[in-house]
Amino acid sequence: MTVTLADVAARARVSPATVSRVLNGNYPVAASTRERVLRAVDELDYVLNGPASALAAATSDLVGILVNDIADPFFGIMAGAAQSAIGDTGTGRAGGEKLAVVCNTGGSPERELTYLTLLQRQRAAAVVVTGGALEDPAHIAALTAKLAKLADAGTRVVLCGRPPMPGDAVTATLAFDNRGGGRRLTEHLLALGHRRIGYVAGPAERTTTRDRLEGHRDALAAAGLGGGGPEQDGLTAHGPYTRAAGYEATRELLARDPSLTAVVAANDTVALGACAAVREAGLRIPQDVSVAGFDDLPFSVDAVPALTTVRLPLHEAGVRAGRLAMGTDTPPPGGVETIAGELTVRASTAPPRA
Amino acid sequence: MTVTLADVAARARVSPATVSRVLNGNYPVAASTRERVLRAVDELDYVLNGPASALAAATSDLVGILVNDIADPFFGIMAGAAQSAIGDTGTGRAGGEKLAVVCNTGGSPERELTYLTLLQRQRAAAVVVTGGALEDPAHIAALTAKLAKLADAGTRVVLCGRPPMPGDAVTATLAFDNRGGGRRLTEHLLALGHRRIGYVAGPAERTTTRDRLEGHRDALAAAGLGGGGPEQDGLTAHGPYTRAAGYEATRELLARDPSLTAVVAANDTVALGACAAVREAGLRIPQDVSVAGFDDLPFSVDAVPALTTVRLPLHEAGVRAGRLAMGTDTPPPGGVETIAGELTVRASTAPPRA
DNA sequence: CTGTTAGCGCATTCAG
DNA sequence: CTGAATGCGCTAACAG
Repeated sequence: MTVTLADVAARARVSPATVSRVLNGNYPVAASTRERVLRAVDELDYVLNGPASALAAATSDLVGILVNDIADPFFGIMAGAAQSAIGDTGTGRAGGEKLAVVCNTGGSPERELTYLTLLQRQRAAAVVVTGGALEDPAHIAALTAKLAKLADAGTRVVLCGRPPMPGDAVTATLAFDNRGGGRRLTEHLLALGHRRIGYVAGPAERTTTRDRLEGHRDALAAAGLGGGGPEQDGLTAHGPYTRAAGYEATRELLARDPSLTAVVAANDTVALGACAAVREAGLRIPQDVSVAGFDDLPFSVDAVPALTTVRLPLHEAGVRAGRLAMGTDTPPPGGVETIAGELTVRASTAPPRA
Repeated sequence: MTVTLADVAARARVSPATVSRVLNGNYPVAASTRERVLRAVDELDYVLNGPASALAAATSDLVGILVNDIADPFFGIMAGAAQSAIGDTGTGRAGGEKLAVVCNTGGSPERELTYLTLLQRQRAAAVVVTGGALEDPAHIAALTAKLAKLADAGTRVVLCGRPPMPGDAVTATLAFDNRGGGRRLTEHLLALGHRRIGYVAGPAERTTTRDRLEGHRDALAAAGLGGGGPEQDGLTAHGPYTRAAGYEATRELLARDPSLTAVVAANDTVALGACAAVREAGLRIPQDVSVAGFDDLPFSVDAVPALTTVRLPLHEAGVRAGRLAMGTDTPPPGGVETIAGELTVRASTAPPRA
């Protein structure tokens, strides 16, 4: 029923070994022979048996891309870019084609580990882990151990948009400079004259959340503000990276301190919710309250008013991660590359009212 | 170096077959034996060899989910829902765990076929194809043939958000009623009193584009409008499903016919661009021009003004598709289930100026 | 309920 | 440059 490599060999009047060789293209084969084999492949409509091939070769052509939330364009853009960088390697024919697949962890550490195990089970050629990490020590330990095991088995491991990890399991790390970006964003607000700035942070325990918040506080401290210490000023609220969380948190912040003249959100999605809350309170953006986000997702330029934010080169980072995973790019010295965010000023921020 | 099933068997003092049985859980094994095996698995930190298992069983635990654009929440939401419906089947342990992966075709028919081949090569357990289809006959034929081959090999095929296909390869299809939704949306506009309605359509040759547009024309025709025939009225423009395309097309439509009082966009993303163009022309929404979208993506409620649109139950559809792919839901009679869209009226549409 | 026996389809040695 | 032989690690009958 199902045609095998042996069938192709028979039709092309060569040995199975030869067919294998032309299919994998990593061994000299006479041009005429190759022709004949390829023709037989087409005529028989033969498709290589991946599992058999992976078993014999002890490695598969699967590449896994882990994301925290597939419905979030932040991850979608990176994953799409990585996937195309990985998939576009083939010559059109199904030759050295890798199967780049994205796995959605939903931000759950257990699912992250589960997916990694599943990928390990498949003997994946590479794994790209995107997005911020949970800071829980137990999970970090488990994750480190799992990645080490993957690396041992020959799987390349690339981190994208995530801080470096201990151990030498990781092939390359592309880290976003969230702290620097957060600092520059708040410096911008301070330069405009804002002094009471609310901060809608992401979920606690996440590196992205902490780094951006620290950047914010760095700027505040450098300006001689931020007295009272972290969290105690009542100007910070935590919540998930969702529009709804941004809305709720901003409502609360506004209620707590009506003198707020600016709100910085953990990312653009959260900023959208913040905008809704500000507007609902009868305040205008940016005349009464400035609002800023982070990431510069595609919709941010269309927000009304257009969102001031920190642009992260998500597409470029994804492409680079994909290449690193393929082994076509060489890892940066030290294995870690830090990617800066670019302050992008638009209409949602302006000087506070006099 | 790498621990195999035989190692586990030796440590647990049972035969390899028994180990296989407790791991797959689809065969009676004495509780005490199972205990012993599981302990050995943990102690040895054993991970099943997927390829070997797939080779022997002639089927893998891979499930592919194809999407047109992974950076688009429309697909992200469906894919995420399907993936969780598929992944949440396990008991926590890595038992009958399926590996649900999403593949980004970028809307390219070649990549769609390539991914399907790759999935076929992996002997995927199931494939979920989401989103509208290209109407090119050659591609439809190729796709039909490929799906038939997958089905022959035992792969379950589910279509989600895509019209039914010829042949009996498809296990189940969940089709969105794009035509009905499009009709209701335009009926809403007509009821408000609009008569000159621009339509920013998606790319030609796509089922989603055509169905929504036909719905629009159905409504127009029922109201005795639409004279001059399709495309000839100068009120329709085509473009990709992007914000930029919506912006460009709307600018052109507005230039072509300044008497327009409403613009219907192919989807919410396009509607966002349309809003920008309307606003840039110095017109107010909805006082001067009403704007409507389709899909009801999360950001649509946050648009200013909030977008009138047709709500599609993307999450629910994704979950159902996932279950169908797993074989835990039974296919609808006839194999086809049509999912209706719900007209969702918000602030972006209002009666035209007198 | 458990052990034994055969392959699954392919990539590699190793010869020629 | 090509063919023959071996085994990758596991599941699936088949017996017990």
